[in-house]
Amino acid sequence: MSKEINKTYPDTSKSLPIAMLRAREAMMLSFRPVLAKHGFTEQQWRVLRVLGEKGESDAGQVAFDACILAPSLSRIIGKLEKDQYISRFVDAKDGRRVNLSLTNSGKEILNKIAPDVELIYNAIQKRYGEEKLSTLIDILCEVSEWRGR
Amino acid sequence: MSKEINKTYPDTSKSLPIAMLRAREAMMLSFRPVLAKHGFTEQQWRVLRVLGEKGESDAGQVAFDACILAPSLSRIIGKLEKDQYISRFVDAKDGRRVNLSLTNSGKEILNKIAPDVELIYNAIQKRYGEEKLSTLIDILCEVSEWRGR
DNA sequence: CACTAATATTTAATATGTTAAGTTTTAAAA
DNA sequence: TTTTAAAACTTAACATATTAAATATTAGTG
Repeated sequence: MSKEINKTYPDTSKSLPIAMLRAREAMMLSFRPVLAKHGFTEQQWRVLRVLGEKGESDAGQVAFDACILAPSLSRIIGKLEKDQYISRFVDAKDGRRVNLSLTNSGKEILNKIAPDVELIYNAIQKRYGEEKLSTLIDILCEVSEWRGR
Repeated sequence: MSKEINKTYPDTSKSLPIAMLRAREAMMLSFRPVLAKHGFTEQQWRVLRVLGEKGESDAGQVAFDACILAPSLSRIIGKLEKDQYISRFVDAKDGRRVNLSLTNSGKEILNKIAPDVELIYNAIQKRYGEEKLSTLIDILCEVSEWRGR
């Protein structure tokens, strides 16, 4: 068997997963320092934002909304709770579920950081145009429906 | 100061970084099991593919091409070298640089796994159409140029 | 009701992500 | 040439990602 590389396989530059990773990383290079300045990671920030939008929500839903796997979320909410940004309490009707919500402290920090994040997002939107970014999000949402084969 | 959430901030569902994360994750859910069956992580796989395309390449370039930060790459190539899939040697002209290349073993496993990965990618392409995915990659590449503000 | 399967979350183990600091080697400046 | 910066990796420390296994609770069955 030949040990040479088969050049008919697509270049990594054409790989969708890598293209998404690159594009995302380019943006996060702008966002992360802003979050870091307030002592949050991007994942912690996603949890705060999701809870800010949904109000009270169970862990499974937050994991889905913030695109974080359950095991990671367990640790993240452990820290956010310790730092008093969120409250965690077992659901009254289903003892398996854990409900989460922002504390006042969590709401405050959310409202404090959000404008800074908005500034960056607006700059991105200005640079590439709403239409193009809207097209991008639409296609991304479609592809997100992909469920194996 | 009000502690209520300001609902004028955009929904997480409209967040580009999250949309990219979701779409990417949807695809990786198909790809990862194939790689895992051969004992590789997605990052290790990206390194193998990049080296397969470029042949010999220095660590910095591989890090860029595979979209992996230098510290992570150091560990990854440490393992890939231990497992004899790649060779690592200091550049003769610049003692700071580390050159990497696939071993025969690395080339073999690359050619063995690539077809399985291709099958999945073809299924995705068939599902969404080349044109749409091509549009997606184009916009992603544009956005990848974003460099702060 | 006892038993089994399914859910929701957490723990554990290993790998990678992220930032900062440390090494070694080159390049540039004084 | 000696000194300083810069460059390319590596290490270290902490946070997250991924998969599997463990826990606890609820739903379904016989």
